[in-house]
Amino acid sequence: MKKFVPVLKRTKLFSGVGEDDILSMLNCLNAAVRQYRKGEYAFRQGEYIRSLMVLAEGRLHIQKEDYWGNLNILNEVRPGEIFGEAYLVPDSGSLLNDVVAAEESAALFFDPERILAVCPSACPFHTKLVKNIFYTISDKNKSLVRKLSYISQRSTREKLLSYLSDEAKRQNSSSFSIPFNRQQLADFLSVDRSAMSNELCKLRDEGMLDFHKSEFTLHGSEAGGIFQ
Amino acid sequence: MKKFVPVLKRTKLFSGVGEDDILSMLNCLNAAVRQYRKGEYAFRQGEYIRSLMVLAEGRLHIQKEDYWGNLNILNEVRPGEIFGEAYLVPDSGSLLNDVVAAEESAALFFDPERILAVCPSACPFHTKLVKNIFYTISDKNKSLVRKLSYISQRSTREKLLSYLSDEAKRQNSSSFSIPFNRQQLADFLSVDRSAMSNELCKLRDEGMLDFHKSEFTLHGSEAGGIFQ
DNA sequence: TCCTTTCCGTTGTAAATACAACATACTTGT
DNA sequence: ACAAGTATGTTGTATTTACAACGGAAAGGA
Repeated sequence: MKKFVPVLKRTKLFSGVGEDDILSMLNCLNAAVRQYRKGEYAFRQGEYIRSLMVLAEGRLHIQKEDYWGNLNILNEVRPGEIFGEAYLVPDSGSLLNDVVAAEESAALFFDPERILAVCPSACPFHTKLVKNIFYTISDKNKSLVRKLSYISQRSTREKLLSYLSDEAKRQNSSSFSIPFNRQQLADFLSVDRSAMSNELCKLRDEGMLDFHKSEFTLHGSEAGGIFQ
Repeated sequence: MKKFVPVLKRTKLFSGVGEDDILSMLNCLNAAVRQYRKGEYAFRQGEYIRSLMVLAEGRLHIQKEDYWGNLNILNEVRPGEIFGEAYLVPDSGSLLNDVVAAEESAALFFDPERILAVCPSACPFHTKLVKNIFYTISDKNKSLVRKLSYISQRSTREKLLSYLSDEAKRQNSSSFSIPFNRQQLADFLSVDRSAMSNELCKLRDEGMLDFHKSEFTLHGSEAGGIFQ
C-alpha cells in the first residue's frame, strides 16, 4: 500500500494532501489493492461492481467487443483516474464493458460509503477528498467529451487531425507520443486500421506531420497555430 | 424558484429529499435561476464557467460547430442533470462547446464552493446532496459512454440499431419516441442526414422496425431479445 | 385558406471507407 | 542468430457514405 503513496500524491484525487495523510486516509477509507498483469481482465461485462476504484499504476482500457468481434476501446484509464463509479449508482445494473489492463497495473478499491458519507471527526481530509473526487470525475467526463469530439468527426482524416492536434495541445508540444499502437488508435477512433494507416501516410506525404511508431510531430500553420 | 421544486423532487439530484427541504436547500446553497428561450445560447465556446448548473426544465444541447459549419450535438442535457461541472476543475480553461436550449428551458446556478465544502451544522441534507451529485455526475458519465458506444459503431446502420435498441431498452418498450428530429438524430450519431434517412427506410423495408416521425417500433428477434 | 418554411424521403454521383490480402519491419523468446 | 509472432504500411476492390438536388408532406403564420 505504502508504495503507491508517491504516485497517488501526484494525482488529482489526492492533490494537496501530504504523503503521511494519504497513508492515513487509505487506512481510514479501508482501501484494498489489486494488481493486474498486462492483458488481464480487471472486470468483465456482466459483473457487478461495489467499489470505487482508483488506478494507481499502469493503464486500463474500458472496451467492448460486439457479437462480430469488433473491439472498441471506449476509454483509457490513467493513473490517478477513478473507474467503476458509474456502477455505484443504485439500480445501475451490471457492467456493460470489459476492463482490461493494457499494461501491468495496480488499482485501489474503496468502499464508496466510507468516502461519500461525510465523517467530519474521523478524517480531517474528507472534505478535500470529496472535492477532489468531484474534480476527478469531472475530468473523466471531460475526457469522454473530448473523445466524443474526435469520433464525431466525419472522416478518418478529421478524426486523426482532431485527436493528434488535441494531444499536441494537451502535451503542449508539437512533438509528442501517444499511448496507442496503430490498432489501438484505430479502435479508439473507431476506424479501420489499414484505412487509418493509409490516411496517416497521406498526411505525412502532404507534410502535415511526421511520425515514428507512436511518436508524432505536427507541422504546418494549422497545427502550429495552437501554440501561438 | 418555488415552481421548480416539484420537478427537482423527481430528479436524481434531490432524490430522497422532501419538497420543503429542497426549498431550504436551494436557499442554503444560494441558487439562482436563469431561463432560456428555444434556440437561445446558455453559454458559448470561450466563456468561463464559475457555477454548477442543474437543468430544471427543458432540454439543452451541448454542441460544437466547426470551421466548415458542421454541427455536432455532443450531448443532450435533460431535467435534473447537471452541466458545466467539468469547468469547475481548477485550471480547466474556457468552455470548448456551445450550450443551446433545444426548447424553452430553465437552469439553476449553484455556487460550487457551497456544495462541495461540507458544512454539517448548516444543512442536514448536505451529505445526501454530495452523494446525489456523485450519482448524477456518474449517470452523466454513463450517458456519455453510452453515446460513445453508439458512435463507435462503424456503419450508419449499426449506429442506428445500437441507438434505437438501447433506447427501447431504456424505455422498456419496443415502441418509444426519441427526443430528436432527423437532422438532430443525424448530428447526434454523427452521420449524414440523408444517408441516415435512407438507411432507416431500408431497415423499415426489411421489417426490422417501423416509425412515424419520432415514434419508433422495433421488430424482429434481435430487438425483441432484449425484453425476453 | 393560402403561403411560407421546415422536415423528411429519394435518387445519382463522387468520394471515402472497409475489408482482404500481402510485404516488410520490428519484437520476443530460445 | 534464428524463428515465430506481431505491428505496420500498401494496394485493389466492393461497399458504404457524403453531398447536392429535388419533390412531397407537414407545420405554422398571416
